[in-house]
Amino acid sequence: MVSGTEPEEATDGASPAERLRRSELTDDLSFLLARANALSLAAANAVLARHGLRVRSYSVLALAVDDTRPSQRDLAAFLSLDPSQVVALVDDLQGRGLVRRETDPADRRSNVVVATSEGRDVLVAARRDAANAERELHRRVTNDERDALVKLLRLLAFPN
Amino acid sequence: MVSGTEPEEATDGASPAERLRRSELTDDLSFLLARANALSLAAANAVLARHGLRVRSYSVLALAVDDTRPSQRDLAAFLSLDPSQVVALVDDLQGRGLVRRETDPADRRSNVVVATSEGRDVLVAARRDAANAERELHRRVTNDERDALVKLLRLLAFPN
DNA sequence: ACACGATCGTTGAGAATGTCAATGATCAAA
DNA sequence: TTTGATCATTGACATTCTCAACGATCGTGT
Repeated sequence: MVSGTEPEEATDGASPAERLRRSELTDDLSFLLARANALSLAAANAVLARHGLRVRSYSVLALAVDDTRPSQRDLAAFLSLDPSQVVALVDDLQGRGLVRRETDPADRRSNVVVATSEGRDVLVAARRDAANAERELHRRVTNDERDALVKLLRLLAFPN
Repeated sequence: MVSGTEPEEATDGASPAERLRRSELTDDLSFLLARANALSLAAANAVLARHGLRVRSYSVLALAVDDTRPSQRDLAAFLSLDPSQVVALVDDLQGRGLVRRETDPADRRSNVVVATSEGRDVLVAARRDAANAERELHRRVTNDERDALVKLLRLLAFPN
């Protein structure tokens, strides 16, 4: 019997993982998106943990840092979250002094989320680490490929 | 006061959503991946519901249809799921006669998941609908762009 | 033949997330 | 002013994630 546990290239002597990789699912854009996202998410969360952040809170903080002055509603829509989840995220960031709520003078129902200077500092450090980790994770991807990918993904992420 | 609720192109008369879209987050590969995936997942789940499937169960069924004969362990690893989640997924599919467990004669601990002929039929119908829905969702993406995207995403999804 | 540790599927518990309806405050328009 | 809509918030509930057990089975070494 052959039964090599690792390499074997006869009729179909591939590991189960390799055989699954040849499935038609692998041509499926949705599936690739899901799997790439899962890997990326796990890596990002691991890095951001050093700053007490997760991908969710990092995103909120990043949007609060720009002078965009988004309401919580805006954040929910943009991040595809339920408004109640944004409450928890902002509570957390505010509790750590990275962000504060300002009631919009133009509409006193809505809270504008703005970063504190501490929040800004945390964000730039986290952004640097996250960018490095991403480069490391995708080290087999050239810069040109990466740029093309970003451009194409924008089409999917923002289908006008 | 200007305060147009819709269009306004002066110094910065853009809607909050448009302003958020100019955030640096939009250059972030991880973020784009997450957002594109969220949209794709929602659309796919909506379509698959017609067949009593979700993206998860669809993936399991698709992998069971090939002659790959994956164990539940293989499925868990490939789909980035906990083995206990695979149990529930296979229970469901098996309960509806789309899939069955065969104990691997080479290792009687492990269950090989294989599709029934009903499962095969459901899958091809679901695959057709899902593919159409995806084309509709990404109608602004050309075929060339789509092919490039699939190729690039494979690099991220399978970083050898 | 036997004992050892590792692996597979399964179960269950507890945490984290997602989803949804209801509420008070505020707004915009009739 | 009244009516209906929108915002943030809360709480209930379902779904999902994560982990630690367990019995059955395997492979290895003795």
